[in-house]
Amino acid sequence: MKEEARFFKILADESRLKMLWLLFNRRELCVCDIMAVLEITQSKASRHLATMRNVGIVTDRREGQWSYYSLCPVEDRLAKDHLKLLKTTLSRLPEADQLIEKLRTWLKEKEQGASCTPDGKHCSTTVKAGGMRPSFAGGIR
Amino acid sequence: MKEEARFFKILADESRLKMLWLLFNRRELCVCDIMAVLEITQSKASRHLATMRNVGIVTDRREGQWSYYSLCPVEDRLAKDHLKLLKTTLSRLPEADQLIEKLRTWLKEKEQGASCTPDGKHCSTTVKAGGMRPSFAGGIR
DNA sequence: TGACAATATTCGTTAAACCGGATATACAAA
DNA sequence: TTTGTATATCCGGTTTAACGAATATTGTCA
Repeated sequence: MKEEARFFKILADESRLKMLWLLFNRRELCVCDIMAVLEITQSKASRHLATMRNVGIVTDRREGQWSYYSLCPVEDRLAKDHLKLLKTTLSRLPEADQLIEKLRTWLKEKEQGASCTPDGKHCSTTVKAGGMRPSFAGGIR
Repeated sequence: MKEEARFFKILADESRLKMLWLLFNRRELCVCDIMAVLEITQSKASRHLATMRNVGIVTDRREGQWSYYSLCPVEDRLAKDHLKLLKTTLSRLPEADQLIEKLRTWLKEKEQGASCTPDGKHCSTTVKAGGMRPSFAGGIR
């Protein structure tokens, strides 16, 4: 049952759960998106994603300077069943809606030229004069 | 999702998974049983059980010198659904059968007077002359 | 080519998990 | 009361996980 314990270890981290939740809701996201929505550092985002990739839960696809991550077409029974259940479990949380809302807002901003900063906060670079973004404060909870 | 991460942390340990599996199959077990079947130290068994008790997955019942542990009549949705799925997941492992077999053997021995030793190995104390127990070697895997 | 943006990885530190051995406690029976 | 058994808890020690900051890598664009 070592294998199984190792799988649950992946789920035993709040940031990783949030990432999975985002990926349950969008087919693909780049590291940059995840940093922005979860308000975490770049190294943290990248590291957690790598962890999940190494275990076969997500894959990445390189396109230019971006790495797009998405859920793996799941192989084994354990992961498949538990991830499916996880999805519905998470969907019941109020927090879940807020995250998705935040994701939506971010993606819209990004389309309008926002970009990431190394510390996970974000700011419009190209559209400096274009316009103040909608207020985007407030922690996760 | 902090709460949820904390729950999965409980499942992220091989020993605890094995304990849960045993408890899925017997309504009650005492610490002593778990030590013997999993071949772990007393403090390890007791500690892990306490961990699970503190999180509300198992309860204990004191009877004389024994502490009997059993699964909690589960409260919240997360735990309920995932534990149910976990049960069927584990049941598919070859390892699972072996553990149950081992449990059966141990309980039989115990009935005949075997008792625990501090290091998780066991030996007949009262029935010193009574008889060699059926060979009981071989690791988990 | 050089400057910059997105991402990965390394490094050193901090925190958490896990462990065995040694007590401590509680109970039972002699 | 003494002895022994079952369990809980404490006490270091070791291992593993997580983190931010810094650096390396890779690709883009001027």
